[in-house]
Amino acid sequence: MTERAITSQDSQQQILTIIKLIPAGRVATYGQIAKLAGLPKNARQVGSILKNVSDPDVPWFRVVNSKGEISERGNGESQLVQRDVLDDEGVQFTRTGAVDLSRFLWEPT
DNA sequence: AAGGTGACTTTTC
DNA sequence: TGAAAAGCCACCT
Repeated sequence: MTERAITSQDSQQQILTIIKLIPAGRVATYGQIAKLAGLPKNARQVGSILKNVSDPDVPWFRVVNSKGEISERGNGESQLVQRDVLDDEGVQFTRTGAVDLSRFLWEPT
């Protein structure tokens, strides 16, 4: 059988696949996803990919930073959407506008 | 090709 | 407890 080098595109695909596994009503952190994808040091890359992604099956709104906050981005519009959708799914926000990770962090099975 | 950037995380103080 | 600095590394110029 033929071998093939692991390309960065594979990694990106891998990351997107992981994100698709996050169940509704739960969130995951960038670092967690990076680790699950086998790229423990690439949390930033996860965000970088989410910035571009076009695939509608990827629930990018279920991804938050290590503090449970919705990460900053130039255009605050999608942040509002993210917060709204998560709220609809039952993910509650604290007074400071963060998700309570001890209750809503996704625990892969 | 080399250096700046960032939807991050962890450590330090 | 919380802000600031350091660490990281694929992408983009």
